[in-house]
Amino acid sequence: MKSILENINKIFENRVRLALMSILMVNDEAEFNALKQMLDLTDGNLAAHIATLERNHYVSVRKEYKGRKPSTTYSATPEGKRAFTEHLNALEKIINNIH
Amino acid sequence: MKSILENINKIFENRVRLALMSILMVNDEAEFNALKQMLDLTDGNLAAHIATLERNHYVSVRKEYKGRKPSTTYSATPEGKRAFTEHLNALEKIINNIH
DNA sequence: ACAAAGTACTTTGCGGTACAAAGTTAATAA
DNA sequence: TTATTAACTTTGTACCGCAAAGTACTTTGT
Repeated sequence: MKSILENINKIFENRVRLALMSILMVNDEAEFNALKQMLDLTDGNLAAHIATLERNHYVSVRKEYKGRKPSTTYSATPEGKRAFTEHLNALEKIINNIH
Repeated sequence: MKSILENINKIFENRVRLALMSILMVNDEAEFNALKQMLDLTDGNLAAHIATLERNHYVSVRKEYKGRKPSTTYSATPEGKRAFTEHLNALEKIINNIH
């Protein structure tokens, strides 16, 4: 009966990464500074959480110049989308179990 | 726009405590050993997580003798149920935002 | 030419968390 | 009396989250 925890993804237990992924599910891409402002994070903190998502291949990065300014854009990978969906399904089960 | 994280309860970010609360929402009470087996935890680990929930007044404890054996039974407090429901609502919002 | 500011990090350091394993207390059973 | 069970508490280790400071590179302002 530890099925309650099955499919709950450790990576997404953290609220910041949960938020990042949910933003990147709805928006195809998002820039570093936009995410930073949306979630009110220090840049170091944001960079660290993104790095965790990258390490797990849940997020991909694109670096470019927008005008004359460097810009880093993040996207959820197909693998990231799959993993996150599975996580949400696990949460949904818990919710349905109770409501 | 950090509303994504609003109402996400830090206490329930942890998978074990999430599971404990979801069990105690569905079952009025649960015994120490039952929870331990359900979630496949060491007793120290279970005790620690329950202690966290107790400290926050989300769970109450009842100690008694069942036959001749001591038995500790846990329940979600009204406050705990309220807090957990709010947390699930926050998760539900995230899910609905995406589906 | 030089200083200041912006972008996107990385590093540092601290306090907190998660966990297993071992130790503890108190009662019951053999 | 020794062992067992229940429910913890303590200990020790490893990891995590975060702010703040430092870094590298570029652009903008004077």
